[in-house]
Formats: sequence, C-alpha cells, structure tokens
Amino acid sequence: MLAYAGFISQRRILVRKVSKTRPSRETSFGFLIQTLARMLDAKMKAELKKIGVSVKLFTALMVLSEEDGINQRKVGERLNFPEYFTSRNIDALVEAGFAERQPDPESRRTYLIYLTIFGKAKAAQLPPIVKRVSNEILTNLSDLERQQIITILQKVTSPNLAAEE
Amino acid sequence: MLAYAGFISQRRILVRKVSKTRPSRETSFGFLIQTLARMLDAKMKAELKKIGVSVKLFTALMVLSEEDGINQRKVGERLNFPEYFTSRNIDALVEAGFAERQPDPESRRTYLIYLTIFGKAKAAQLPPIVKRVSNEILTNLSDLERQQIITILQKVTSPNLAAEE
DNA sequence: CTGCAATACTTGCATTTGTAAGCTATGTAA
DNA sequence: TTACATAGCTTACAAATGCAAGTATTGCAG
Repeated sequence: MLAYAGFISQRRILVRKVSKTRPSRETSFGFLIQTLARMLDAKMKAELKKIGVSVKLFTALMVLSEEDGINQRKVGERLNFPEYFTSRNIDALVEAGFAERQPDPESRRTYLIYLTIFGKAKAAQLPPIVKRVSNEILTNLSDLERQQIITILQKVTSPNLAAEE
Repeated sequence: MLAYAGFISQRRILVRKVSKTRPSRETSFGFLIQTLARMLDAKMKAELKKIGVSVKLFTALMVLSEEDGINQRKVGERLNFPEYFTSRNIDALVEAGFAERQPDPESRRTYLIYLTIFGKAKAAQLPPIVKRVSNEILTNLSDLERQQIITILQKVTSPNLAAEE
C-alpha cells in the first residue's frame, strides 16, 4: 500500500512547525495527494483495527459486499490490484474466515468468491467506518467544497466516467 | 510507499470496463485518493527512471534542494517520514552519491546532510518532471478546477496553514 | 556532578511486497 | 486434433518495509 503508512503509529511522532515561507512541496499536487493518502490510510487502519479488520482486507471486503460470487480476477479489476496481490488478498480473506472459494461451474480454472456469514457481518460494519473517517478528514470543508473535491477527483481518476454526466 | 504501486508495470494490465451503475467506491473519497496516489506514484516512477532516480530518493532530494545542510531529523519532518525510514533514505542518497553526511559542529550526535555537486545536478532536473506529471494527471481540469483542488487539499492536509490566508 | 529522561540516529528480524516465472485450463486457428 | 496463444491464478525469491529495541549523545533536575 502507500509507502511509509506507519508514520502515525511510530513511537515518536514528528510534528512540523508552521513556517511562513511555504516550501514548494506544500503547493505540489503530488505531495499533497501522497500526504493525504497516508493520513487516510493511518486513520482507516486505526478504525478498522477496532473491529479486527486489516486495511489489506478492507477493500476486497467492500467489493464483495457489493458483488458477491464474482471471480478473483474481477475483484482485482475493481480495485486496480495486480493479480498476485489479489491472489494473496483472497488467501488472507479465506484464512480470516471472511470468504470462501467455490468452484465455478462454468470453468475449472476460476473460483467464485463468496463472503461467509461472518464476512458479511464484518462487511456490514464497514460503511459507517468509511463515513466516519471521511468526515473526520474533511471536517474543515464546506458542503460545496466536499462536492467539488469528489467531482474533481472523479474527473482525474477516470476521465471517461466523469465525462458521461 | 503506497501499496500496490506496481499495478501499472505488471505484465497484464487489467482495465475495468465502464459500467452504468456506479459502485459506492467510485464516489468514496478514500478510494479516489488511493487510486490517484497510485497513479501519481506510477507515473513519477516511470519519469524518474529516465534520469536514474528512484521515487524513494526523489522526495528527499527535493527537500535538500530547498534546504541544504539540515540534519536528518529535519529532512524526515518535512516529509512526515518515520525516523527509521529517513535513516535508510539518507543511506541510499549517500550511496547513490547524491548527498554527504557532514559532522554537525554543534552536536556530535547529529549529521548535517549536504547535496553533492552530482546531487544538485540531479535535483535541478526534478521540477520539470514534477510539473510534467502533474499536468498530465490534471489534463482534464480547467484552471479554476486546478486552483480549487490545490486549495482544498491544502485545507485538508494542514488546516492551520490553510487558515492563515 | 550525578542520575535520568529525551534526542538523534541505527539495526535485527519478521513480515510484506514486487517481479518474474510457473502451472493448469480454455479458446482458436489450421 | 493438435498446436499455440491467452486467461486465471499461484509461488519462489529478492528487496523493501515496519516494529521494537538498540547505541550514543545531550539536557536538565536535584
């Protein structure tokens, strides 16, 4: 996942003092995104820990709660995961008792992934957490700004989708 | 760094087909940020490779090009790196011949980090790359939208700084 | 000046990651 | 029907990462 995501949980947290002359990195789009990504990751990690779910499993759990019984490749597609990563992700999901691999009646080389009862119960707990963390992060933004950032991010991450509106 | 950053360079790139029913993750702030972070990381990786710099070294190189001769802890502070990460980062920077550790006249337990001539030359090549990648990513946005996203991201990542304006 | 905490930085070790190569199954073109 | 590419998934191995514990230096209270 994001590199250096552990920066929140380290023994000594390093806090930057506010300076008047802003270094270029603070106005750099890339730096801002990376910083934000790590903030999010750290917060999610902390919240998910409370219900015994790792960030690693979280995204796959979300996908499966929306589309149960799809094959592994599709799970990876939804999340832009490389194949090897999805493979290990599902392994972990199965090992945690959240999901099961069922043989695909259509093809002997694919498995269909189904959430277990336990997995579904966990998945049901996720949306409130996502909402809570988002709100925390976005706390200083107005409603308009929240709309703006979502729209803009959609445009940037999938131009064709955004154009459809 | 960001997890799964390698998704661009894998053998078979998995492209999601556009669907009409948008799953919740596509409107999720967290998912959008993570996706964007990985896009950025992959693009930077590719561009930096051309001049023989890794993403890992890139950020530290940027910091040092703005503030030469600071100690290791400060480099880490600027980038929100954990200490162990900064330590190994500077190691790599030194090993690559980009920087040198000089004894701090004020304290025997700190080193001051200086870019070498070679390091400075590399650092000088970075800003155009940053600009190019940013522009590529933001290509579908209007000038207004670009301003908006930067402002909003600053507000989110450092609320106190943003409030100063 | 002594002891104890904090600072600055490093490192051993277990886990996680990325890459490339692998395996089996399916599709397809001759 | 056989060969050869592709799809779906896995895995060995090397490198990178994160945590906890380490060293050495400095500051500071008594």
